[in-house]
Amino acid sequence: MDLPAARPPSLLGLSTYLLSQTGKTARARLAQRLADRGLKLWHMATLAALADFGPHVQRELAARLAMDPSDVAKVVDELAAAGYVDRSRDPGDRRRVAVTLTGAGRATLAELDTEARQVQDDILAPLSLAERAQIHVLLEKVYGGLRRTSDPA
Amino acid sequence: MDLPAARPPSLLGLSTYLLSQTGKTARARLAQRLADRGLKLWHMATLAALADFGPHVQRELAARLAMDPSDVAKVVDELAAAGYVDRSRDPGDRRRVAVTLTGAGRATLAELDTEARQVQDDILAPLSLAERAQIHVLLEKVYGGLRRTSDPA
DNA sequence: AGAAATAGTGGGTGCTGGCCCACTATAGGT
DNA sequence: ACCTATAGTGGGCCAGCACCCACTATTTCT
Repeated sequence: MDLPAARPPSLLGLSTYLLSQTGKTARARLAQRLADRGLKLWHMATLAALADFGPHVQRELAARLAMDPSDVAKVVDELAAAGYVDRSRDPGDRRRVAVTLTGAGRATLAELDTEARQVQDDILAPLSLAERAQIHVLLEKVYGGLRRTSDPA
Repeated sequence: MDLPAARPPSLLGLSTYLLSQTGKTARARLAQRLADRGLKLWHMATLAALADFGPHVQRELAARLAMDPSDVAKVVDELAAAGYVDRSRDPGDRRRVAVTLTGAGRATLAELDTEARQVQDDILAPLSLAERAQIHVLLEKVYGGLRRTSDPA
């Protein structure tokens, strides 16, 4: 019987509060699904980067995904153990390790993408198709502007 | 010279990814500002609840903000130490502790709200006023639908 | 050749947020 | 009076995440 207990309107009036809450929920739900396969969000992001841009040297992955090189090593290690990526020393520069997506990796990524879309459908359920398209465009704009103030990277 | 290094389109195509990233950034930026005053997001949320709905017993705060009663105790304790709230035993039921916003608390909340709006203006800078109104409505719908699947509370 | 830079690892640390338990004080039921 | 339930509190735990350092292997610079 515990009524949902209305949240403070002062907060609900802030778009950023809604943004924060919905984003957090979305991430948590996807993370949950990935966890069921023993994966984390970084694994998916890494696979996505490899699928979209082809083989990377680890440094490139770190730069592209804005993650610590040391963490990239760990993630790639796990992906390799699962057979989703191959690691091979660059013959030209033997310090470098080229990371390539395997067939299994590509297949798994496709599945993960499906899961992600399911989560998304679930989250965006209250919106019509037109509205979903609308919010996507708006979010793209906002996202595109993120690297400005307070984040002078 | 490090180019922003484009993120994987597979991810950027997911509204939930954008939602997650923008929400995370928004939260982080506000948290930063609050930290400058020695406060956390929960402090602001608590003050907001008190301002919007009047005095609460701690249990009510916990229910309303969906936080652990134990954490409420800590947050209220800190707010009381800062003089933002008063705590008083309910004479009718001396187990209960009524929490009331003080003048200082109300004033501080107003300042925090201003900060939050600044962060929001910053985050939503790429959007026109009309678009900001639009995204707010859409986010309200999405937020309103959150407590459904995968969250059968 | 020697020095300095770079790629990758392994092993940590610190912060956070959410959560849970044990305990006290008080109240309510019978 | 006794038993149970409830409010608050203090302590601590765990998971996730970001970050950083030390070290090796290798390459590049001079």
